[in-house]
Amino acid sequence: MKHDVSPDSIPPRGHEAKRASIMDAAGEVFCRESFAGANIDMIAAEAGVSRQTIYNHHGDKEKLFVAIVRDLTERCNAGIFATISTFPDQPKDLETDLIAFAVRMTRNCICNRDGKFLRKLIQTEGERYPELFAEWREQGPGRTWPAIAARFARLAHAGFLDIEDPDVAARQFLALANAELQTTFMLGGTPTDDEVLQSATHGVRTFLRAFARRQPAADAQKHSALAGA
Amino acid sequence: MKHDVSPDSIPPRGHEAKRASIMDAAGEVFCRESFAGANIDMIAAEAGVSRQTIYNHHGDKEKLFVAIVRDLTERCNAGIFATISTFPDQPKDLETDLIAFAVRMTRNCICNRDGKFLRKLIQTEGERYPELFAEWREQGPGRTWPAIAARFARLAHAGFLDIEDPDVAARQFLALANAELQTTFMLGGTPTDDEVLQSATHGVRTFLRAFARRQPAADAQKHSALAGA
DNA sequence: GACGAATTGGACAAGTCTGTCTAAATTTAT
DNA sequence: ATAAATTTAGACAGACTTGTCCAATTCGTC
Repeated sequence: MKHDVSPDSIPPRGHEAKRASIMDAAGEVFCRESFAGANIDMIAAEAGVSRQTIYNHHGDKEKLFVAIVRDLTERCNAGIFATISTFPDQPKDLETDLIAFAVRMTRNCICNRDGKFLRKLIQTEGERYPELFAEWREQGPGRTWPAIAARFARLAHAGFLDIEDPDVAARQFLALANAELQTTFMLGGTPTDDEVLQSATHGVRTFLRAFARRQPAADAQKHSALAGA
Repeated sequence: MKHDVSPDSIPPRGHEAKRASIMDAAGEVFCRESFAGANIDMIAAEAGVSRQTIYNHHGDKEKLFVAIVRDLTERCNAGIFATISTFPDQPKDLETDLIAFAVRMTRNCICNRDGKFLRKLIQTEGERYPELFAEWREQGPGRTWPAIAARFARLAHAGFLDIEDPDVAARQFLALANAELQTTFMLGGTPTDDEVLQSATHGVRTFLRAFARRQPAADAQKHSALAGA
């Protein structure tokens, strides 16, 4: 710890590896056992680390828990924004492209490890840490929903959809895409690829029955040509 | 405990009162603290009962927990079926009646005490008691979804809706009705009446944009006239 | 190879919790 | 009013956790 490229106080490499391994294991265990049910020895064992190391890194159980939630929120946000960036702004086939997007959203942001863990921790401990989860609400949904809504607004503006309120439409889009997966999510399960595709397909079809341009061909072509230019 | 109208072994009245009071308190505490975080003294205090009485009634903490989940499942089912029975089979105004139904469903089955508690317990402890929650899945969603789907099927058959798959439509209906309440539910909160109405209104409008009869007037009138006869 | 920082394992006190046991008090039905 | 059943408060052992302390060891770097 003499001089380092980074600002200061960034300990050696192995240190970071331990830290990551602790975060991984702690997420897993907190999620599986809930905060009260988790114990530090379990986490230490699962991380392949001694109990003392956890205390060295994080101070106490509660601070560790808070660190996990912040970390998961950040990582999930990154995943969500990455997925949003694949939104079909200039769809070749609107239904196909929206289904594919819905599947990506579900698989990469909701079913994946981080998404599943964060969701569970929020549901389980949300009421016990109001400030922490208020922070999550701002950083997470508070930033991602507007981003998704903006994409739908653009798609509507480009003439592909007939939407009044993009915020409502965005929420309804994802609600529809996951409509058939609710029970599975509730129990902490992970739906199969097939179930995800099914739900997304049905959801997007209904979404388009509601919001596709009534007289699509002419107008949509014109607008999409303009957008492409 | 000599002879009683009921089969046998049904202890005195006060006994049942204690039992109910224990169930109430235990639901509250398990839900608030999670299984591991709850402790029997807390439940005893909240129930206004001595710790020993709880052990007399339920044997141990785990048996008590199982009893709570079974009880909540039953009560929720009752509420859901009661609400389903108010489904608008012969709607005067389809949109208005479906919105009112969606609001009833959300308020009486999802936001109420039992619904909130059961949902939280399933989310929190579902993975730890696979058999118990498999049972819930059969008794709960396994019976209520078909019942709701059947109502939509009738409504479609009567000419009010244009639905291919009533099961999918039923799930989408409720997903849409609650689309804007997801974040609140996640954090264990209870939405205001206004939020419920908003979400239901938007949801039902989208639902009807997707599934209302394209050429409504003529056919729907004919069918509804037949249904009314 | 030598130095300093980080990690380890194990012991430890203090606290909590479950589930049992008791004797006394209270309730309920006859 | 009396007898049986139930509830109560409190004490209790056994188990488990958290968070601290420390000496020995390992790791990463120069």
